[in-house]
Amino acid sequence: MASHIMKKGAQGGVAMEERVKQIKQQLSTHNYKLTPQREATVRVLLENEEDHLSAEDVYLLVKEKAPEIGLATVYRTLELLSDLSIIHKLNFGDGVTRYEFRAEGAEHHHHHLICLNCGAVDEIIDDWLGPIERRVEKEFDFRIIDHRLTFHGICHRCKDQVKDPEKLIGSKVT
Amino acid sequence: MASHIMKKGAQGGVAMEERVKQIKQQLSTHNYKLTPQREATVRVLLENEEDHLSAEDVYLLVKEKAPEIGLATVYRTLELLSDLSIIHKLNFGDGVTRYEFRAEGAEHHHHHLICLNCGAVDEIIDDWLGPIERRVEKEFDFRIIDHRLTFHGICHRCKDQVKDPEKLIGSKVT
DNA sequence: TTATTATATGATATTGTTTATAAATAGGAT
DNA sequence: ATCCTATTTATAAACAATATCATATAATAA
Repeated sequence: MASHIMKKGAQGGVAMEERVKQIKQQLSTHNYKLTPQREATVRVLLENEEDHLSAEDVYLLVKEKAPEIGLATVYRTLELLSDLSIIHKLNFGDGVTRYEFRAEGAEHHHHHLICLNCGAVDEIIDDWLGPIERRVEKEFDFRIIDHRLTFHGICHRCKDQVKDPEKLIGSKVT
Repeated sequence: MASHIMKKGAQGGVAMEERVKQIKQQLSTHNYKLTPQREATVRVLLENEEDHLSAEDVYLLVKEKAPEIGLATVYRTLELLSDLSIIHKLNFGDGVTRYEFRAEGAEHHHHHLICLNCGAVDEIIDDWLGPIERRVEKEFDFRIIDHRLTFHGICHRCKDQVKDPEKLIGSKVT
């Protein structure tokens, strides 16, 4: 498998503290405070960076370390982090909004591989759309700010157990 | 503007009847009937092919020609047409599922240009992802069945009135 | 310190979209 | 005509997400 599909994985210790501090700084810049609830939420997001958590997912995980937190606060915090472009909202068509950290330096979003069999979401960290974006900007006079590219198919883990892949496309929202 | 951004537009008369008949045939093949309600729904979809209607949109339009229809029936019909791959479900992150006809011969979905200023959805009829797909299949051992590619930015109609495009990305779901 | 103000939170109600249910209806087949 | 299945309608329910509002917390001023 190509190396750039590898996930960063949950980093404990120093790296984590560093990133929490950085986010605290970003909030501070916009006159927001890193309250205990917000910090707990941020830490859950950092600890599960390789997943694409829904608000409900985050809520349940935060409750483990801060049982008194309310669902509305989690929603509010996610919205705030999203407003500040610290995280991204994603929609994979399964009815819930999912969240992921925004890549530090990356101008654009990376790409996703969604398995129609097991539902796994893998990532292509690189941005392969450069040439296509230039073509879009020129041919359609469209100023691109961001993009989303998602491939739907069968992942390497499922390929042996799926006989007729075409059948899977069905009525999925995409 | 490139020619392939042009829409087919609502075709009245012969072409419309032909397509209704074709859909009737597709339903029939799977032992479904083209009931009056289903036909009214199909005709609304055909008449507004250039738009990306939500279920509610379709419901209101169908009601104009068949006031007795129920919302649930519209949902069921859209789901049925989607199951049979006659139409596609789309999600542009605005909270509602939208529907569009599936291109006749096209193996894959076309691409969308979404304006962050006015919300317009334009289309790139061509599929420009061939080379990238082959790379994905090879590098990630991922069998691609379909894809979605959406560009978010400023359309040619809005470019003069938007000064700071980056500000628009904010917390949009994508 | 205490009072004052602004900000953030938690519990809950509400909204909006979509799906599920149950009774009524329509069309064919026998 | 009767039966049978598919379909529809109206309504309730499920679900995610947002709004409301009283309370709590933190920052500021006196």
